[in-house]
Amino acid sequence: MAYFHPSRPSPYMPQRKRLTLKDLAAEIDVHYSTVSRVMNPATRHLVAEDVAARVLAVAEARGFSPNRIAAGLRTQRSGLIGVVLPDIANPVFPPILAGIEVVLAQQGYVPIVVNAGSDKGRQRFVIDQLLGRQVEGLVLATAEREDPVLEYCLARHVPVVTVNRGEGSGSVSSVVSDSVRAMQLTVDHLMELGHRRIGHIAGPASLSTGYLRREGFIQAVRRHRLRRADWHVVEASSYSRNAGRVACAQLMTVFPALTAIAAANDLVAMGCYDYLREQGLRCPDDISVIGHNDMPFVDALTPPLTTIRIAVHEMGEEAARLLLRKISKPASDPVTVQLQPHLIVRGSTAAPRMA
Amino acid sequence: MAYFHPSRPSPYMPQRKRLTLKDLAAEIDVHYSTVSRVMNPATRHLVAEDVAARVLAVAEARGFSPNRIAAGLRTQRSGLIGVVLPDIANPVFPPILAGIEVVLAQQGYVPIVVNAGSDKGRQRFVIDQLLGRQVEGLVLATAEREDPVLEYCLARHVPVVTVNRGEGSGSVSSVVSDSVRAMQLTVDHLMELGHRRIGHIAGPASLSTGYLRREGFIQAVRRHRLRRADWHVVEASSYSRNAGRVACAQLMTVFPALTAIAAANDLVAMGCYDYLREQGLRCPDDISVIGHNDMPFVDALTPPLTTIRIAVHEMGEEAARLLLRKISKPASDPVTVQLQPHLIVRGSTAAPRMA
DNA sequence: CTGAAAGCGCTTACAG
DNA sequence: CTGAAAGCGCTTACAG
Repeated sequence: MAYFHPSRPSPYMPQRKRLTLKDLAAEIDVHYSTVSRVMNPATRHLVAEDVAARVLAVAEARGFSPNRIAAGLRTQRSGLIGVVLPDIANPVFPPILAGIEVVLAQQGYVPIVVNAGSDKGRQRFVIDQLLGRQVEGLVLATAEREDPVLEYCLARHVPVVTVNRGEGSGSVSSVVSDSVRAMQLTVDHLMELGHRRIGHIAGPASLSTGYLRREGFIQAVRRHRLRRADWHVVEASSYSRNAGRVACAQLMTVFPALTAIAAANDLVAMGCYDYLREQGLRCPDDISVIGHNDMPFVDALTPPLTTIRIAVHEMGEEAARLLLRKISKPASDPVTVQLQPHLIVRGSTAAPRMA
Repeated sequence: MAYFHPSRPSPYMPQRKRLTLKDLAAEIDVHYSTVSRVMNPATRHLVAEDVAARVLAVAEARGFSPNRIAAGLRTQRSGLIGVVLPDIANPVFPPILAGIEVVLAQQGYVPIVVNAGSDKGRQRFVIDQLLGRQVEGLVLATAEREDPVLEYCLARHVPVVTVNRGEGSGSVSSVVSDSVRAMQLTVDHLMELGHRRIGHIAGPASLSTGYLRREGFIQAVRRHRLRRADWHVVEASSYSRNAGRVACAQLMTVFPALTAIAAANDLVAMGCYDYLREQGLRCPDDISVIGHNDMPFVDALTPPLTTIRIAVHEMGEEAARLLLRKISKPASDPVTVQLQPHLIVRGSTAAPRMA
């Protein structure tokens, strides 16, 4: 296993040497510990007002700000949080990230974001790097229902929270959107429009979202007393447009009588659009399609996609809050926060054609 | 001005105390400087092979990795790069970020990403935070043609590179897509289809992209010898869908005879779609529209958007490379790297209706 | 090849 | 209210 090491110190001066407490202290003719006390608002009151004012003035003039790394070494708090993403190009993540960042910034923390893909070995490697950089906690958007990486973090006693996706054991805090409720909304909407033969393209069952949306779908169709022959589930190999296209083809083959498709997410729904268009079928005239997530710009598709809006920004905020709480109270129990999803009705769902 | 300070040390143990060189050394019964030499591949050869092997084995078993923060303090290299984004929700940035991260990771660096909006004061604040955290350099995606923040960075001798957007002075390295060339491609394409009355919705002139795409447009229509009455430019107030809609309305009012619109980016082009639809006009039948950037999923719009693809991921990679070079050779001159854009013809452009 | 020592820039008990 | 000192966890000249 490879550890990272800083390369040997550079033979040049990378930039004008940054000012230190000592430099400033020399200039003002006080001890540098006094400067330190002034620079920190929490200890500023320990210093005489006029001295503090002088220090502040010089600091401002010289553009001095204390070295947080050195401070972190001393205080054992880096102020760094690691954020591990499976794929930052997936449009769900940027707003989650933005939410995380806002809350962290309020507490003087800053995120280190890494794109780790979905390989567990790589994720673990990346987490080791992050730990080597003394992150105080981790937000994982990569969680699976059974996740060795999560266990690894637990074993190392790193504060962790999972975002968007949950895990099975209940031993780590999670912030997720309520998938079961979302599928209830989805199926209710479709039934209300008059659909009685409904297909679901599920996400991977290894992910909580894939698993729970499927469970929610099944619960919902049962609650509506649909006969077993009148609903069907097919699993997409991944949350992608192409996997959605493939799964849609499969679903239509095994269940040609369906009039509506509930897709596990918007990317999958876009794959359905692709397949239907290829087949010369029209949405919603021939088949209704409903997505999940309300990704940016799905309202600009033709037809505009009916979908489930999840509270992405809040999800990030809440995850950051939970993590910060865990960091300050390590004994606190893991909690799962479920955010409420909303149905957004647009043009891709309509009453089924009369048979 | 507020500086951030770590809060007082927590009264609890945030997690099982992390191992240090000394802990490990005690366990193996060697001096901790020996462990240090072994942990760093570059100095490992200084240690006897059998000792090194023993150290490595124990390190592996105990999951030890050295504290990069402490090392950074000693070596004066944090291994941190600040990345300042105007808005991470804009789909151009995630792939740029991914490109940056890949190259940084190869050199053992890690990015700290901050969403700074477009307010210059806030950007400066955020940069101060980043400098306090000892970032070794900055990638700015927030540059304007005349940018006080850039001057601030220059004055502080921080290695900086600008990505996606350039600046006017030529005193900092930039990686951008060739906007002038892109507009040449755009106008060529439209002319080839037979359009002879073309409008351009420009981006804000304060941004290099807005300015240069407009310049490129004007050069291109002149090269094609379009008379002054046969082209027109309107400036959108921002790179957004709504600003595009508003600007489109304005353009169509002042230049109702146009048959094609070259939009400064895809968001603006989507705003054109919105406006045309409102007016009952059809694209491309009544009006052709061409975008810029080739954002994800614009191929799924109706009609699929003809646009200019820019090399986003490479832009990020190249920016990181340039910055790393500047860090290792501070005296190196600023360079501007222009990446070549490509025309992607889809369904939103067609021959104009015969008048 | 290995150890002992100095020092990176801070914070914070401890004196005075 | 201010200073002097110790120490956070490393790296690396310097001895031996």
